[in-house]
Amino acid sequence: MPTRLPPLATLQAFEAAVRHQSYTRAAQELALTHGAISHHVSALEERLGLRLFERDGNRMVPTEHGRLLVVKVRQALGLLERGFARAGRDEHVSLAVSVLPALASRWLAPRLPNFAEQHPDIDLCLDVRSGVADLAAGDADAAIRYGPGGWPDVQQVRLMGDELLPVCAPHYRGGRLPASVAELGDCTLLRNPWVPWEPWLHAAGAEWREPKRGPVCTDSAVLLDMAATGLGVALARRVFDDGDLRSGRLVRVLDISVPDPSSYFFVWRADHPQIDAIHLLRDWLLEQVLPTT
Amino acid sequence: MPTRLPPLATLQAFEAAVRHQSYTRAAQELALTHGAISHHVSALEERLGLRLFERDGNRMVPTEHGRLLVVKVRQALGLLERGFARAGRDEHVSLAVSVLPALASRWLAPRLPNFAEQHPDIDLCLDVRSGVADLAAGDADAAIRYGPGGWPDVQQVRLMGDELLPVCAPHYRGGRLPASVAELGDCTLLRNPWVPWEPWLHAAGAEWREPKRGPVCTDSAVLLDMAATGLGVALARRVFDDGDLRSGRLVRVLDISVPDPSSYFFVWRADHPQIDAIHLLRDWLLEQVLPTT
DNA sequence: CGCCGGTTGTGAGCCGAATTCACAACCAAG
DNA sequence: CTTGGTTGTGAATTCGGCTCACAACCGGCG
Repeated sequence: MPTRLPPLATLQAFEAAVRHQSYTRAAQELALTHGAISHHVSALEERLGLRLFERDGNRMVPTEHGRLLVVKVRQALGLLERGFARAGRDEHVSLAVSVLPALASRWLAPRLPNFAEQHPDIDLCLDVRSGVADLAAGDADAAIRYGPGGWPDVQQVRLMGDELLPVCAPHYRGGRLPASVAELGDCTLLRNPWVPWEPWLHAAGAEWREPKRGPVCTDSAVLLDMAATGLGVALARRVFDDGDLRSGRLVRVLDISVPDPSSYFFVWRADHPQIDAIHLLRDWLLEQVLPTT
Repeated sequence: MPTRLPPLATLQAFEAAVRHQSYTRAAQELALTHGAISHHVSALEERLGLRLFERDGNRMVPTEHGRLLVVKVRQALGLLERGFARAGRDEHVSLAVSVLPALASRWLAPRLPNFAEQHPDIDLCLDVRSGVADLAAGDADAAIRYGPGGWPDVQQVRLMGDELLPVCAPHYRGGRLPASVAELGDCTLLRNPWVPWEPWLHAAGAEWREPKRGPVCTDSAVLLDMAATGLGVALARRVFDDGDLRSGRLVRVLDISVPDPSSYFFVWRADHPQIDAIHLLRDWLLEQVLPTT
């Protein structure tokens, strides 16, 4: 399996040849003879089983295959050149990212090692807060926000939507878990003011409304902890309760779920001085989220 | 100039060594001896003047520099491997992009050759229309929209904001161009229903309001053509009149400009089957726009 | 047409670099 | 301390890239 890749010199020769549309000029640039370029290109063509150039008079014009290939080659060479030019200088970048507590602990934290590995030159500083960080004021360099989207003055992409479903501790009420929506009315509904029960109750066909009293917590993770102690039934998002469901700390109640009308968004400002790092973070987040869509 | 890059075999050896944290295992993977790996790594270290590995017992653990470097190397190698694996198969992708007429002709069209060169595997199909394409209905794969942002159910990034400033033909009114806001009141104001004069008039301190009569055109490019014929004064966006101003076909009137409250946005759907190509298009658009911010 | 300055294709041979080999040094664990 | 593992290193070998020289080809021009 070793080196099924052509040598670098070959790639550089190919790239220069495409750029100049001429072997001799490419050879001049690389301080070689035209013969070297010719050998390189024919070696490449033989290896791929494809013609990469066609003669047009005394110009060498790349074929379709050649044009497709040279893009990747150029990107790779550029990456290497930049990588080696910068090697030695440590150009660490620090990004302050505002994140909601629940998402930070249950979703982001376990994935951070992966980020650190893929982007060792970016130090993330998680600014965990319940409120909304004002990016314009410099509260943070970027943020993950929860809501309907459409914030003014910032760039934004939706990271993930979710489903809402009720969960509680398996030993809640001595194990006599509610089996119907009506029974659920006798339970303590744990509430998060940002995640109302209304849409779910409506979808489940409940004839009663969300109670105005009882335990309230503004943080979803803590709300789940409360549910796990047997305090009541919480309306949970999949992202957060996945681990708890698997470990048996929590169980689903009834099998009705509704799409969460709110989503998580990554937001940033286009004029940020370290926009490159922010884009890398954005793309990484989108990758993490890809399976979920 | 030539090959200031280390040979590919060296990079592969380095990468494998980082991955295995062991020269001998890296050597096994590449079907080489440990000596080869050792030589490769020390050649790299000497070339860079940096230590890339440190011994930890009988493990070789990469230094900070090593970890930073290996990221670029991995990306580059990955790019090449994928590039060469796919070479030959033509995996062309076609994207239908809905664009407003003015933007398509004055801004996007002249940049398309650049896109074609950078992404020869993506065929753009410009769906030029004045209305809003419904991405969910499959009207297009992505779109560039003009407005305040915050559309539901789509991903979006702001491409560019702009300034609004009045322009007219240099020979308008026989060359007696309006020199004050009051004088502008005697001129014919060409109107685009999507780009009201109000904010500009307000900023300029006009004591009169936008006329309800006179020429109207829903397309900014055509509106500028109308102004160029001497029909009246148009409220133009920089993106569009730049060329006209340089060529002298149009001149600025008064030197007051206001930020355009609307912007151009690139919008797409995260669940699109060709999301990779869409991301490439998005990133390319953002690059085009970078100087403008 | 036929020459000329330009290009690319090709095979032989040279030279340098990548790899191996063999041995020394070192480490961790028994 | 020995044993089985690792890495460092210099010399020998092998392999591949490059040049060189010549043939083939193209476009233009007299």
